Amino acid sequence: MPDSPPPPSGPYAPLPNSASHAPPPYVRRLSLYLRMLEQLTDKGVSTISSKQLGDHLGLTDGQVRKDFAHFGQFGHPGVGYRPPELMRQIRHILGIDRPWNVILIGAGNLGRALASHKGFAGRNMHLRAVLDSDASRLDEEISGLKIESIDRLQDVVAQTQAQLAIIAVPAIAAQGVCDAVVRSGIKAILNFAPRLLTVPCEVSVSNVDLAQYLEQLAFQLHLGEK
Amino acid sequence: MPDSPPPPSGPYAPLPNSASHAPPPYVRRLSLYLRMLEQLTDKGVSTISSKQLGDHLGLTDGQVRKDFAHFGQFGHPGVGYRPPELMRQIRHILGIDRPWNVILIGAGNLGRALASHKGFAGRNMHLRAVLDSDASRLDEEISGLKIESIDRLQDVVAQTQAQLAIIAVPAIAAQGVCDAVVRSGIKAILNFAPRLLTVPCEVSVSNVDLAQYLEQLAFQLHLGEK
DNA sequence: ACGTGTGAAGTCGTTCACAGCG
DNA sequence: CGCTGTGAACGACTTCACACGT
Repeated sequence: MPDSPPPPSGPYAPLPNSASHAPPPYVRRLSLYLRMLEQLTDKGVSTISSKQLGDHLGLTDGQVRKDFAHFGQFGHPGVGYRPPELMRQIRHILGIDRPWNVILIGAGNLGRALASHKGFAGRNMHLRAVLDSDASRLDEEISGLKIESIDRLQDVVAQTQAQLAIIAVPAIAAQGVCDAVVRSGIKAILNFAPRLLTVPCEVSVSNVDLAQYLEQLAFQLHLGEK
Repeated sequence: MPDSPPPPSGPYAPLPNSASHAPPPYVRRLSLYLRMLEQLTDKGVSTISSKQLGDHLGLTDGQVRKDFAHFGQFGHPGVGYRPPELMRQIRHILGIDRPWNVILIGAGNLGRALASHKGFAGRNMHLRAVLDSDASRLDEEISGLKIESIDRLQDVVAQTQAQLAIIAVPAIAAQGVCDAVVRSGIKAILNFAPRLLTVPCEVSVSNVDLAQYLEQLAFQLHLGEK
């Protein structure tokens, strides 16, 4: 099932100034709260206290309140927080109350898995194109999108108005692809290649390194053993 | 190409006591240093200063030295650090100088992509089994491993001596699978399902939520705009 | 001279405890 | 009375600056 029609980019509602200098941990936890609120809403919860929310996530009630209070007043004294309202606020702060256009580079195993991932749309993330360097894969279809040549990157970015790129190519190719993506004007990259990318400081990169997660877990086990 | 023969579990070299109460940020950065050192080694670098290493990773030289110093004395005054030596030390601290056995649950698109991911072996992470609940997928082969029924979880964990589990099942099934994994005695879980898992406190969980990464990047863009 | 290891100072984030509102 | 919002106290991580080793 293809995405909804491509959204125009343009002016959107502004953010409370507080968001500009929000501590990174606060912003990271907003995503966490949002996910948990979605799950609680599925269960039919209509009101939730900072204590309850915190218990589910391993945080103290005070911390939950501090996090929200930094961005505004979203709660109701004596009552708690109302999930629909709170979720709307969080989505607004994170900037996902408006659509974002995403392109995917790399149509290997991982790329295909990412392309077919449900759940991007629910966060207003819309996959607009899939690119690959392997000529034998061109014109194949992945979740409704024809695979395009990596050489067409500039055109594709212009046509799709993409703001985010996902890199899912082999490690050896990652930096080259990254450089091309940066040249295309994209300012945010999600990198799945097991390689640390070098980018100009105005570009945001998030590295998802699978081995790294296992490593960190191994360390935990390692400690717990003695 | 299948993994090397299953390693025995048993006693391994101990960790400096300092590692037990290491600040979590220090431990996370060890993985980062390791990845960067691998890349630098590929380029033939034989010695590196805290300044150079920090510049590559966006950290100050002081911080790099503090991080390493917490775990021991790995540097050479007037010279810098020697990558092979330093990497050996980091691998030891993280506990990846010994093999770990991993099982994968979920043989969908993402599961297959993860199973075929090169680069686990280089971190001493060895995939020993793939399980799925879909009967139609049983006995299929994924990177040399026959898919087993999820019902055989307990047996598989016992036979493979698995210490880590990767969950790559649909969101709706994730908590159920997680509970079964916990019952099997596994103490570390890497979760790719877009769902926050509830586990007993002695179990470590790491959630890799794809939408969450895009969200955080969207926030960065959102800010940079105005 | 160059670069590490390290206490001391500073900054940032978390916890606490309570005032105030529903 | 329950629960939020918030300043003040606390603790944790980072930065700084310098002594020491090569």
